[in-house]
Amino acid sequence: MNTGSTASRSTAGERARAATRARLLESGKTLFAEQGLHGITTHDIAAHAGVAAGTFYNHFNDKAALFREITDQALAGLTGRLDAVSDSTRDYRKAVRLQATALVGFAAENRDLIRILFSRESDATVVQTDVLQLMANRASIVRRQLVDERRMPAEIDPDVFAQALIGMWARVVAWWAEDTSRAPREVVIETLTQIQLHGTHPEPLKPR
Amino acid sequence: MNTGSTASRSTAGERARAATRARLLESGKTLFAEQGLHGITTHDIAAHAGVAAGTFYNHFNDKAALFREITDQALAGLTGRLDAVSDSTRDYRKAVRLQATALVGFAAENRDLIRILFSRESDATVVQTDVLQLMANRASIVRRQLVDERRMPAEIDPDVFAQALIGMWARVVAWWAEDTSRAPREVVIETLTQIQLHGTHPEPLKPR
Amino acid sequence: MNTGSTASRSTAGERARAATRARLLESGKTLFAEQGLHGITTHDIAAHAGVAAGTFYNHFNDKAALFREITDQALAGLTGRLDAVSDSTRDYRKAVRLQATALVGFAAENRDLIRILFSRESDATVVQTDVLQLMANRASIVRRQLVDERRMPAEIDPDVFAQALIGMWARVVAWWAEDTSRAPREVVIETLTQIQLHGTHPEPLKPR
Amino acid sequence: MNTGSTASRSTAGERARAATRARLLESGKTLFAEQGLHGITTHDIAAHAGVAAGTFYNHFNDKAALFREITDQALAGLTGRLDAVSDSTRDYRKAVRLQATALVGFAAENRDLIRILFSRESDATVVQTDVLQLMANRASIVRRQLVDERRMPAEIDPDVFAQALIGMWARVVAWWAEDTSRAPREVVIETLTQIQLHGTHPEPLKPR
DNA sequence: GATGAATGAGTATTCATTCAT
DNA sequence: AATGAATGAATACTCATTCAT
Repeated sequence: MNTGSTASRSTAGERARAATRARLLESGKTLFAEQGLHGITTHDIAAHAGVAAGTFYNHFNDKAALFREITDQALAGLTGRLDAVSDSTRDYRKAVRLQATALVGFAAENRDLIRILFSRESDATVVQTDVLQLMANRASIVRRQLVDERRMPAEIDPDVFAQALIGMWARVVAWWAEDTSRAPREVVIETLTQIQLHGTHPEPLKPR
Repeated sequence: MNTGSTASRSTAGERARAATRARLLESGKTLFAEQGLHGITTHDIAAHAGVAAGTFYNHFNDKAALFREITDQALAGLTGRLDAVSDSTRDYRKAVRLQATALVGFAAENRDLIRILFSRESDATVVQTDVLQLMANRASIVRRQLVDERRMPAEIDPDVFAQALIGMWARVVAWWAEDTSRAPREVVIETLTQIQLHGTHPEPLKPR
Repeated sequence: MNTGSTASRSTAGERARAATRARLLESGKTLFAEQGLHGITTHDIAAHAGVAAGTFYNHFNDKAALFREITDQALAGLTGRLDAVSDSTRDYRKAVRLQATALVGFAAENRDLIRILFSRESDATVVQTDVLQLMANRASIVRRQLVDERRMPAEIDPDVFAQALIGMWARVVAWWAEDTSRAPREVVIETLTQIQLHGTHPEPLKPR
Repeated sequence: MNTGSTASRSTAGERARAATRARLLESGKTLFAEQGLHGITTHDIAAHAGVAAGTFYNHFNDKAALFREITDQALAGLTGRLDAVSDSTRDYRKAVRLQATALVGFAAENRDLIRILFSRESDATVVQTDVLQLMANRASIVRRQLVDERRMPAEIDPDVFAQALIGMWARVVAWWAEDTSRAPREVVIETLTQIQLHGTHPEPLKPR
């Protein structure tokens, strides 16, 4: 019983297993982005990953589990990006631009994930956390800050505003991720920033 | 075989046929709104309409044809509403409010259609005319007008702006149609109007 | 709309449906008797019945449902036979012979059902009523009568006796149904009767 | 590579191998008793034995081989017990009681084996030696003896009697082994003995 | 035109078994 | 000898669609 060789053998197996799992995840991302959850079979994913059909189930309980893992990863990546910039400045105008930059950056690097997250099939029965609802909650924080600072006119309802904001983000980013040649990245960032800034007042509103 | 009675029988038959077709359409709207395209079978629709399974195919070529017909009708209804108000005034501020009113009104009266149009399953492979793209084209007209009138800052890209606008509309309206008690109708209208107006300048920008 | 022709059309469809269902049941009996629940696929049954694989599910929810229906029918037939003779006489010796006759008669006419009921696969998770337990309950009635009449020696425990009785019946009948040339029918009846009678006393035991 | 140490290593290896094999057998007994042949996978058995899935096939050709080995062992143990008492006395009444005692004793000590042998799944296609047939052969010996000694009435057919006897034994013992609190062990023994004895005459029948 | 029984291709999932390490 | 990842044939079940009545 050579400990060294035993360990390396074990590690080799683990590495192979992890690699197969990673290939399945990657194939899932690619194919789900193209065809959606219902348009793709587990056989498709296995074939795309270069493994037998049964191998899929050595790594995931079922098709929904793979889909959920992908969306969870996507969500974690996205929120991580946004969190990373949220505390970096107290200047509201800068903060808005940084958020837009982070969002667009994530979209550029994870076009498949964006298409999966913000497109049709993010079925509530499969995806545990509703992506847009989560982003709405994040938008609420922005919204409350604006209300506190009296930068948002009274006629704008906070809940409706949150939905509007995420609808805008999701649509723009999904549209751009489908074909990034539709607009230069900087233009997308700048436009998102400007729209949001113009929707608010540069100076606090005077009390009526 | 009296010719007169044959003619009247034929007319009665046509009426009955049209009624069956209408019931199938109505059932499709209701069920697709609840469960989406993939969650509903042709048997479900036929049963809900009170006809036999085979009858479905006397009226529609396949499931996608019914879905497409529903979305086409929805789209026609929606664009009809928007067209009806688009020429009624030259005051930009009033025009924006009228558009929002028309959109929200349509959503209130056609909650099922809104859920079908703006939710998950409006799969591009099934719905030939992409609803959102059509709305984007409409938004482009607004956008061009704004650009012409120099009411939109240069940093806002027209294409991106169009996507942002329809993303906002679709999300807000779908969110509200799911549960109209989430906000009073007037608040939704007012908020949509305000956001759009604040994204633009009340007076033309001065030339640089 | 001719009521007569409509009715006859409907009846023809119902007849066809009933015939298909009956063929599936019959095929199920034959094949389950040969191979057991696990040894037979729904495709096997459909093919044996001369219908497509999917047709199976137009008539039964799943494989277990067909199996259960068969066993329920078998049980109903068997208990019906036994009930029919149970009240016909108050003479215990005659009653025992009549029961044996009924049991063997049922076995002769329903060899497949006997093999299904008393053989391997009558899985408790599939068959709702445990056949042998049900027969044990029936045997309890006999047993109580015997105890009351003091025809059974004290050393024979009533519960154990009931199990022994049904074990005997089930085994003998299943063995004989597999190949009825193993013994003449009358010999089986007579032997079952004699064993049971000899296990009891012709006259009530004297009080100790 | 010291010859001595090589030899001792080899012996140690053999011991380890035997231990693994024994654990697999033990796990098979436990799990088959609980869930039957079809309800248990080779992975289940390997996991229960604390070895990898592939290890199973280092010791058994396939799942059926393990099952067969278990049933063969069970059968050997049971027949060994019965053989051990069969020659110990020439007193028929004592012999019957000793057989019952041996059978019930085996059941008490090997509840898993009894459940495997006498329950549903002892599929004839898997278990080569049919347990019940073997017991029937043993019963035949008893039967012939009784016939020779004229203690069995002519109406009782020897073959049917043999089936009845083993049906009784198997059912009673399986029923009791499932839950030994259902009756005291002595009561089971006594009842089996009494039933068998009452099926025969204490004194030889008079020639007709 | 309506009916509804039948169809059969499609799909997710299981599991006994193999084999490179 | 043990490992455990991979295999792929097998199988239950679904559902859009057809067609004889």
